[in-house]
Amino acid sequence: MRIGYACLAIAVPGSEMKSCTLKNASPERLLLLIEHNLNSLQTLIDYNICNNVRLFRISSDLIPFGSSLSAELPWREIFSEKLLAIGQKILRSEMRVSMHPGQYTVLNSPDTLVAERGVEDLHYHASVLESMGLGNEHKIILHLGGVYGDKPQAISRFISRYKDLDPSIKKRLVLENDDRMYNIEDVLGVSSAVGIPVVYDTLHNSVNPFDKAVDNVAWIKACSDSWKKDDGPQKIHYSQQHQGKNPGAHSGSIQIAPFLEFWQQLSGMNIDIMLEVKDKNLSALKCINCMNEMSIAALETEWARYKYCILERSPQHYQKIRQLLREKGSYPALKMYRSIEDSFDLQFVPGNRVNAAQHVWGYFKDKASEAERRRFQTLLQKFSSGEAGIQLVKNHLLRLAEKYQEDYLLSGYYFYI
DNA sequence: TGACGTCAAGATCCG
DNA sequence: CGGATCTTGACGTCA
Repeated sequence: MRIGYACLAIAVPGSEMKSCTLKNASPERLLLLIEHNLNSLQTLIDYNICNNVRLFRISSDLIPFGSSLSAELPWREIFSEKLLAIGQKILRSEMRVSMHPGQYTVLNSPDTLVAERGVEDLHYHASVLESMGLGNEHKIILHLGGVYGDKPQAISRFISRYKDLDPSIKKRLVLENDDRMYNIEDVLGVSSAVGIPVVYDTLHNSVNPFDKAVDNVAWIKACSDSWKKDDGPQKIHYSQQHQGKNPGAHSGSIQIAPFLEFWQQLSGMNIDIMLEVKDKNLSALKCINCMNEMSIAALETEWARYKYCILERSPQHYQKIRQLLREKGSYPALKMYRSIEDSFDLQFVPGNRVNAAQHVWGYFKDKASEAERRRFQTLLQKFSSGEAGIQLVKNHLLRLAEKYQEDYLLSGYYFYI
């Protein structure tokens, strides 16, 4: 049972993906971007290993214009060492990775040019995983595509295009139910016709169900046979509805209580769960730390990252969590994360935000220049009087943290949420 | 033709 | 001029 997150991480310095627009894309520029992004990916993989994350989706933006412009570039050869080194880290840590072309990669389009571009895109994704030396269990997740007014025909077009795919793509391809056109029953039908594993997406199913009376666990069991031995363990996508947004919109964070309830229903099954959520690694670590009894040190590390976020929301919750962590023999993961969630539901009190900003300023007050001190005071004053948002203050503090290399602050969440 | 979703680049505005 | 904020880009389908 592995838990993972998609594509990018919050508060992991040096892990950002870069890109450019089509009109600025020269071969030289693309190669520089690719090199940068591979270094970022390595940073992310290292972060995952250190934080017990063993499931991860690699961003399709790794190679900008990977299926078009960059397909002409010899990036696999130029960066072969780096690619293999990343692959080795993944394999040695027993991490499982995947890739997920977006909703715009459509294999079953009536427009053959669109479908051909889709195939090119799948080639690109497969070649990333191949270049790292990763086996078939490192999957590429795809949606069925459009309907075009005739679902059976659209499905049969998918099937015939699938059959023509290169084996290097086929061996990795996995189908997912989507939130609009193809429900889980549709996808299972295609799966049994051509033998593709199925990723069941819980939120997509709740938005676009085949049968509301069939619950998540039943669908997960229904999908399990589509995973053959060399596909690796069955995978699913789990996310929660963003309250107040469109049905299907991912929540900002995974609420731990409903997640644990869901997870407990899966006991005895070996399932990898990809979380789709805005706060990415934060929710993944939350779930991982609550599912397994780690050392209390793991919670202290988490607390160190959250503390100024909590302080600016609620000094009461801040104190309460500090108390929790004083019990050295205990493992109060659930209580800690519940408290964190509770504090995030509160309305901000400006005085608390000022207080937290001053705590963070404490890291710089002895080394900052006079100009930096004045700027901090001015920005804080402007925030207090309502002339400026808190992000101006935070950004100034972030610049200082970068300048004076306060890694402790940089790997905390305060600047980013 | 806009909405959908996603993220950062690029453009523009501001002091 | 640097930094903050707004707009665009890149993809395809559907209403």
